[in-house]
Amino acid sequence: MSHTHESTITHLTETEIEQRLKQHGYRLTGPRGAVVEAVLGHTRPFTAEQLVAELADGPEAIGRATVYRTLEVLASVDVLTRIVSPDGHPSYLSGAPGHRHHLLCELCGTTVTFTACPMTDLIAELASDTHFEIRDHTLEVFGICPACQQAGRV
Amino acid sequence: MSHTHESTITHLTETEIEQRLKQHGYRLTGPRGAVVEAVLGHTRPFTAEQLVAELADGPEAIGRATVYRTLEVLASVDVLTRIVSPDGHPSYLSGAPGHRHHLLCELCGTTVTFTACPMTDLIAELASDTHFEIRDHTLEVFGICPACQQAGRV
DNA sequence: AGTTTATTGACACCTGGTATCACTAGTGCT
DNA sequence: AGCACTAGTGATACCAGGTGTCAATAAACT
Repeated sequence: MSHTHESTITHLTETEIEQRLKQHGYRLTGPRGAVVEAVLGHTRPFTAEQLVAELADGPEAIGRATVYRTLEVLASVDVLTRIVSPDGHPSYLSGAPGHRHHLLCELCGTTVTFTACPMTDLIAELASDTHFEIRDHTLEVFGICPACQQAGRV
Repeated sequence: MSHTHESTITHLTETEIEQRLKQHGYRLTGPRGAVVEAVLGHTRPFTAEQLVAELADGPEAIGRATVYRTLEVLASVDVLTRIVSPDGHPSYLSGAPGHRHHLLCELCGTTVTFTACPMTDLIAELASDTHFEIRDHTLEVFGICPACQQAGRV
């Protein structure tokens, strides 16, 4: 059996998310609902601009600023995780952050979330060697998923 | 004794760097020399825009595009490493990449390079669990260095 | 010296994201 | 239900960081 503890992303429903927003003192508005719905429509990582585009077409025509603000809110409420790829482009994943890392397919975006973090020992060691107070780390893994390998998209 | 194998960054001289550029088929131009010199002046991480600003003042007035292009060239020739912080802002470190990771002070930029990478086992495990072909990973550590802690800048 | 080709830099442009601010609409109160 | 209060909205302008274009320039090779 594996030690990676792959985790299925806990899939929240729209109402659960809206509950959570309320609990944190956020209002439940039309535009916000539309953003939540759009976010739930994605199982793969998406960028803020993608969402802006989708929602600009939609019936409600949500503004750019609102989309960005809502993404921030959703991330702060643990409905979304924001990750940054090595080339510096941020994208969002639905699912709570917490201590989690991701394995992403560079071609199709398929994402596997895992909770095993090999950093604990290293961090302790670095801290005792350097006397840094360690606060954060990045760790994301990139590769090609089996489907893309088979499809010869490599 | 530590297992982190902290490494001093191999400091190349200007001529060594220019040798290396030549070996890779790049020409040795005035502006390029100026960028190299400016890069060597930094022991801490710096951004492309910082360098642009520095060099705009200088006697030679190097253009923005040239600075960006040269940084790319220097990174491709292993004179610089480009790292991206969790907030998505890229910066450059002088020193070859290779398999290296960094511990950066969030306040003053002091950087410790280490070669111990705890990823090897995890990668093998992830690969066998998911059948991804793993190609890349990010791993950078952030914290507060002892000097900044003492200075109470925390 | 002359030719070739990489390199330069001014400039316009682009993308992703943020600040402003008058307006709108949830929410709680009565 | 009506009202007041404040969070939230979105148009717009703006910003930073970075890229594409292209005529002019300068290495390098003969």
